[in-house]
Amino acid sequence: MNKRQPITIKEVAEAAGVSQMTVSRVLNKQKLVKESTRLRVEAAIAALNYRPNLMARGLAGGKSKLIGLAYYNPSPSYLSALLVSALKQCRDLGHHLVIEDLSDIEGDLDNSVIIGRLSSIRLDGLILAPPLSNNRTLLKLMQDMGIPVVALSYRDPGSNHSSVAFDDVAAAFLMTELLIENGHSRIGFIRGPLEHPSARQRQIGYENALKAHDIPVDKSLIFDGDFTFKSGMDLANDVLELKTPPTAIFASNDDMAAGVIAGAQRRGVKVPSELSIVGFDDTAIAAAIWPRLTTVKQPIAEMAQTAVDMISDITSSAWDGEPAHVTIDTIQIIERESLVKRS
Amino acid sequence: MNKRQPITIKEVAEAAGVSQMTVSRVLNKQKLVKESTRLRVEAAIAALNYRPNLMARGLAGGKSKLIGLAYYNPSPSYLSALLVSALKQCRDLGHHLVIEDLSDIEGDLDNSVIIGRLSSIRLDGLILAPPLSNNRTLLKLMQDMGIPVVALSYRDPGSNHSSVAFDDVAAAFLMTELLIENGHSRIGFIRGPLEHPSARQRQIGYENALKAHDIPVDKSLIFDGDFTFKSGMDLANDVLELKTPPTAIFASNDDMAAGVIAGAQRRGVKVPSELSIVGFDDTAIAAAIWPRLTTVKQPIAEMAQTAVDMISDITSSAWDGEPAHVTIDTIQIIERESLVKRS
DNA sequence: GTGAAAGCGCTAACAC
DNA sequence: GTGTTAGCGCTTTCAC
Repeated sequence: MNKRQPITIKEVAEAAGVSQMTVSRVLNKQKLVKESTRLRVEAAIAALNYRPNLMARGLAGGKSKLIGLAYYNPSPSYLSALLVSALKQCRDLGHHLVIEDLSDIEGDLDNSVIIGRLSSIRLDGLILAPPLSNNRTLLKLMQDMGIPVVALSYRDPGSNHSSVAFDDVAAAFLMTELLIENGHSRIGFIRGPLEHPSARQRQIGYENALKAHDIPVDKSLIFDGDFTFKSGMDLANDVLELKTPPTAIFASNDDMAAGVIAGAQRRGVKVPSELSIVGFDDTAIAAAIWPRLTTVKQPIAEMAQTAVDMISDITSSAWDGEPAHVTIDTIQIIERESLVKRS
Repeated sequence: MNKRQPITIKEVAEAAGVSQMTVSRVLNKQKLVKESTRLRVEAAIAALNYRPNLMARGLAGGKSKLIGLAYYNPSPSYLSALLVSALKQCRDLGHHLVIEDLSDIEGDLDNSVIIGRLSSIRLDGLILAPPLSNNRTLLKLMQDMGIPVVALSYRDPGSNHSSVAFDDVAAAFLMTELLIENGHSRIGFIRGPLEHPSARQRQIGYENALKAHDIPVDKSLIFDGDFTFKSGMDLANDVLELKTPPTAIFASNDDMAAGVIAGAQRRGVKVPSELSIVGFDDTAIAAAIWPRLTTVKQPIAEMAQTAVDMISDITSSAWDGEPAHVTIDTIQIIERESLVKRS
C-alpha cells in the first residue's frame, strides 16, 4: 500500500481509450484536440488522480519548471519579502522555486561547486538578487549555459539579460525632500556597500535633492554602512560624536536605520525628538521597532513577481530572445513615527 | 555558441574509452571501479566539463536530489535562519532545496493545488516547519505518496515519520528561573498560538519553574499572542493596564518580545529598568532592537542541518524504514540588556 | 485530430 | 571490474 507506483500517462491513456500523445496534448493545453476527447481524457486524469512526473517532462521536453533564486547576504526581511512573492507567483504559474544561497562562496565563483550545481539542475531561469545582479562572472556563466537570467534592481547597460528595477534615485530624492520639508537641513546619509548598484543610486538621489534645495552636500555627513543592522548601530556613534550632529539621518535601508535608532537610544539620544531617522525598503523590521520607521516602500513583491513572470514567458512562448527591462515606477513613502518636524 | 548542447555521459564514456555504466559508477562513487580507470574517467569528466543531468538521473534512478521545505507563516528571521542552514547542508550533500510556502492555502489542503505540486515534483523528502509539523492531513498525504518527512520541533507520539526537536519545556524552565534569580516573581507570560506544539511546551516550562520556586501560577499574567511582533505590541497594553503589572515578561518568541518592548516604550515605560522582557529563539531581531533581548537560543541551524542529513540518509543508504527522532539538547540562554535585576 | 515510433540522459539488473 | 540491455515517463517528429 505504501509507496505504490504513481499513475503514469500510459494508464491514463488506456483508461480514456486514447494514445499517450493525446493525453500529453491535453496536459499541455494544446488546441488540436477535439472537445469530446479532451473531456474524456480529463475525466480519466481526475479519476485516476494522475500527476505528471516533472523529471520525465524535463528530460523529454527540456523544460524543468524549476526557477532558481540566487542571493548573497540579504537581510532576513528583504529575503522573506522576495520569497513570499516569488513563491506565490511560481505556484500560480506552475513552477517551483529552487534557492541558491551564494553568501559564503569562497574563492573564485568560476571554480566553485556552485557552477556544477547550477548546470546540473537545468533551471528554466535564474533570478539574481542584488548584489548578484551585477556580478559579471555569474552572468557570463549563465549565458554560457543558456539559462535565462532576470536581474533584480539593476539594469546593466550593455547586457543581454532581462531586468526588473526600481527608480532608486527618484525614491531617495523624494525621501530627502520630505526630510527637508520637515525643516531638516543637516541631514546625514548612510550609504550601502558600493557593490550594490542601488547604494550609489540612493546617494545620488539624496545629493540631488539637497542641491535642488540649495543645501550644500557635506561629505562629513555621509557615512559608509554595509546594509546590516550592526553597521547602523556602530555608525550612530560616529554620527553623534560630530561637533554639530545632523538633526536627521537617512539610512539607505531599513536594517541600518533600525541600527541607528538602537545606537542613538543606547546613548540616551531620543528618537525622533532629538534625532529623526528614516530608512529605505519598508521591510518587516521597519514596523517592528519603536519608533516605527518612516521609510521608502521598495516594491520588492512586484519586482519578484515580475521576474517570475518574465522567466515563465521566456520558457513557455516562442521567445524572441530579446531581453526585457521593466522599471516599477510607483514610489511610495510610508510615514510613521521616526521622523518629526524639526523643533 | 549560445545554448550549446550540454555534454552527456555518452561523450564522457567515449572520451575515456569506457562504457556509460563505468562513468555512471564513478559519478555515484561506487567502489567497484579500478583505480586507474576511475582516474581516466575523472580526467575525461574534467576535460569535457561534464555535468550530470539531474532530470535524467531522477527519472532513471528514482532520486531527484530535491528536498522540500514547507512552512506556514514563519517569522522572517526564523525562516531566514532555517534557510541558511538547510541550504548549506543541501549544498554540502549535493541536494537542492525547493521551497513550498503554504501560508495562504485556502480551504481543504486535500483539494488544494499544493498536492498536485508536491506529487508532481518527486521530492526525495520534505521538511516540515512548525506548525506544519503536526498537520495530520499533510503528513498523511506525504505518507501516501511515499515521501519521507522530517518534522521540526514536534515529535508525534504515534507517528511513523522522523523528527528533530528541542526541549522547549526545559528551555522555558531555565529562562523562567533566570528571571526568578534576578528577583522577579510577578512574571508575565505571552503564549504562542496553540497550533504550535512548542507554544504549550514553553508554557509548561514557565509554570513548572514558577511552581519549583513556590510562586503561584497567576492565570491573569498569561496572555495569548500569535508569535507576531504586532501581537506583542498590542499585548503590552493589556499587560501594563493591569492594576499590578508584572515586573518582567517572558514572551514565547523574539518577535513578540520585541513587540512588547516597542509597546512599552510607546507608552513611556522604560525597558528594562521598569519592565524586563525576555524572548525565545535568538533570531536576528533579538539583537536588532534596543535594548537587545535576553533570550533562549533555539538551535534552528542544528535542527535544519539534522533534518537535511536525515533525508539524505534515507535517500542514499538502504534505509530500514524506521523513523529517527533526534532531540537537540544544548540549551543556551543569551544574556543581553533587556533583563535586569529587580530594583 | 490522432497515433506510432524514437528518443531525452541516465541507472537498475543482469551478464561476462 | 566492466559492459550490455532495458527501461524510467514523457515529448518530439512525423505519419495517417
